[in-house]
Amino acid sequence: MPNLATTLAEFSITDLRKEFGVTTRTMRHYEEIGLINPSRRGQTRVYSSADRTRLRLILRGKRLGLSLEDSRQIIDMYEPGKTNIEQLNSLIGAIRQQREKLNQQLDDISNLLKDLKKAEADCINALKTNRQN
Amino acid sequence: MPNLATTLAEFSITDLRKEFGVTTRTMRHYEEIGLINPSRRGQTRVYSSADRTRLRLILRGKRLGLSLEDSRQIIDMYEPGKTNIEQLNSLIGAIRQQREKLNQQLDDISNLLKDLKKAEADCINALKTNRQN
DNA sequence: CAATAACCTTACGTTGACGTAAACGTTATA
DNA sequence: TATAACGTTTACGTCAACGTAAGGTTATTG
Repeated sequence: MPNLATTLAEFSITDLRKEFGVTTRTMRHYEEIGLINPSRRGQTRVYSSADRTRLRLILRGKRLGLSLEDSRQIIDMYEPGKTNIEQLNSLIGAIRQQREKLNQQLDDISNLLKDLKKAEADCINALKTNRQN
Repeated sequence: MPNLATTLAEFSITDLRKEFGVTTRTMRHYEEIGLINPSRRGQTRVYSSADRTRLRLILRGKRLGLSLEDSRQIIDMYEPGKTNIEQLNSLIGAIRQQREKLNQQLDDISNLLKDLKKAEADCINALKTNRQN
């Protein structure tokens, strides 16, 4: 589990935009919907390494096809302070759901990879055949 | 590679909707954008097993976070008749791109699964601790 | 010191992937 | 025979996830 508050560092919006290949609009959007909460120096956003980690997790989620709300849920799992037993149980439920979905994805991916490998082989074969004409 | 024309069978829109848990609107939408092309008996759509397979592939793509356009690309890879060398080469390129993306996903998933396992363990631990109070 | 760059807010626009409603035609069954 | 149950088209609505101006402030640099 990545710790959301590890090193002490500061990043500008441009730093992170360059590092992760997103637009500033995207980063402000994530803030608008409360996914990241950078502090401010005057009006200017100052991102901590915790913020950076959150962004990293959001983008990983996106690569997996998660919605931002899904990612919010998952990221919330990383935060402590869920002392309430009911909350803990519902959290475990959510975690298991996400894990099930991910296992389904693993299955899908391995199947799709198989298909693509075969497709590639077929292509290469067709090229060879073509060359013989 | 699944063959897109295997068994001879017919399905109504409701058959497939029930089997795959989608709405008829969704299926008509896939037809609107040319992802599936069922034949007609009068006005009524008649789906073949090839159509059914295409739907299955589309939905697998969706689970992986692919757009419908991505899925179209991949499904097109399954069709033969790409005799043109240029097409074959561009197809191989596309296949390799998709494979790279999928390998990235595999990596992401295994990391996320690790995180979630740890999160679950932490929760269970917290519950135990709580019980001792 | 002027200009360029980097930051900001507000707000309307866009795209993908359907949802939803209206209005209608066939077929099965009670 | 009427009333579901299934099928159809057309068309506007919606929601997420940003894109894209427009217009303004602050910081740096030639």
